[in-house]
Amino acid sequence: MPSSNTISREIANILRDEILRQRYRSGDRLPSERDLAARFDASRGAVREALSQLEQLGLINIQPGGARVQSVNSASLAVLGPLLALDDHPDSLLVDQFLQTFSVLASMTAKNAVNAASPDQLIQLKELVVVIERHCSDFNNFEAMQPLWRELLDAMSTIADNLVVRLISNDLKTQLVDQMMKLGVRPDLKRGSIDKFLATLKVSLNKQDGELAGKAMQNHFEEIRAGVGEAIRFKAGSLRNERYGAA
Amino acid sequence: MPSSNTISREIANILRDEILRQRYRSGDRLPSERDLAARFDASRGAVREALSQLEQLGLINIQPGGARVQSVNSASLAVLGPLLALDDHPDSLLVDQFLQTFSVLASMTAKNAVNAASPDQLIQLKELVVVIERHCSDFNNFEAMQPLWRELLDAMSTIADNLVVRLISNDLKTQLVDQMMKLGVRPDLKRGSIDKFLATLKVSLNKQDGELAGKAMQNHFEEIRAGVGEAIRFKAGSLRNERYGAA
DNA sequence: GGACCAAATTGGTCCGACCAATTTGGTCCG
DNA sequence: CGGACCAAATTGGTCGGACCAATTTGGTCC
Repeated sequence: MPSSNTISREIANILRDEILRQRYRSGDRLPSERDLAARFDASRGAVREALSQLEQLGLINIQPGGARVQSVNSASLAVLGPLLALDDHPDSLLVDQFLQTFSVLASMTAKNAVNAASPDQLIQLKELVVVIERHCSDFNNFEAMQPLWRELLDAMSTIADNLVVRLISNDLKTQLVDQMMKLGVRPDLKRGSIDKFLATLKVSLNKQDGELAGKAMQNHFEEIRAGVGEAIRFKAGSLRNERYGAA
Repeated sequence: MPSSNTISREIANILRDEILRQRYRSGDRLPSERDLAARFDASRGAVREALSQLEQLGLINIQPGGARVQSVNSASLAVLGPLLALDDHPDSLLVDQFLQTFSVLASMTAKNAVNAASPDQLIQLKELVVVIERHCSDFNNFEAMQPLWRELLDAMSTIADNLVVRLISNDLKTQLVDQMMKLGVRPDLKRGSIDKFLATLKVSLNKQDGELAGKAMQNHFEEIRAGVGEAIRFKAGSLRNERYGAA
């Protein structure tokens, strides 16, 4: 979404990743703007724009005398995407934490959405669930299903209309799910579990029982979480084998 | 925390608030960098740094041909603080959404913290609770209590050690709580309710029952939420009276 | 009314310069 | 040897002017 390939963005991205990779550690002083400009063969202005962005991310603290690297723990949520995208072996702990967090937020959203939905919106949600059910039984293609799931979550998010959650999602959603799919990490969910989730969701929609919808969502994410954990451990294992095998 | 009073930051802050106040609406084209430079009597470089920050916030989209304002709904979480700090009459809906969101995250944190705590950490948490209990019975001074509550939450957050939640908190915590206190919005909590919460918390710590701690935290925030809603409505009422009275 | 083209506008980048604050390094004194 | 102190070098903050490529704009022509 940040779109254009400006030099300042490139510099910012490179430095961001280097900081996240701990090439510069917390408390370290970044090279001077003039040195960075020389390193990237760019003007000081471009470097300053890049640093300006990194400061907005909470990754560095610019002060007369030098820019200092800050702890990742004190950065903005927007670094999470880049942080997970660093390597081709996703940090399983971080992914787990993300899923757990996303789980409670999605659960809350589902609950509020179902409770607050108008009759029309309830119908809309039901139709979405039906579509997903059909495509799900046709073929278990995770990639193809993804847009539908996202559509359902988006619809719920729109109905629940919680700006805070929406902003959080902005900094998470796209980057992470896409990233995980790119890495080929996908949970191996039992068909029965998905069906059960969808069924419960339909019941909650029919009874307009937000509490039930929230519970169902939470359970569903709990299973995704377990599945993803499994998938990552497996992938890590095969990666290790590849590397050791090549060496 | 962004510290220094640079011109570019000032410009960024002014433009940010103007965008959040809808002086520039979503889709609108921002004045050109040269015009903005003239308006703020600054150099183009300073303006560019400011715009660079606003783009990082997700508030604008810079492209050759002009910078366009984006919907607040698609911005970064970091705009929430400034958004709530805009006026002296906090948006009750937004505050409510924030508290609800914070509630589920705090609940999750409490649950995980209690479950994952080492014996030493359990003792530490218990001591914190005891301290709070004492100060709470001495005098019901909300402002004075605030640091203690925050210490407790911080301790739990550290123990739970969920980076995602931590990053979210970075973009929320300080700004919002401080802001609400500055505006004199404080919930009118029943003494009994707080005592009950602390008691339940102690039980959960003794039994190392994370589930219980999470429940207690959720209940507590539910009451805060109700209390804050009340306080804001009251404040809005008196504000309205002041204004109408003066006119 | 729509297609088309040229001029004006706009963002992206660079260079060189100056100031104020910090950092640095050396000196001097106890 | 160690600490206080001072001057020079470094660093960030800001400015002005300049050039390019891409977009936008406005008028012309069919």
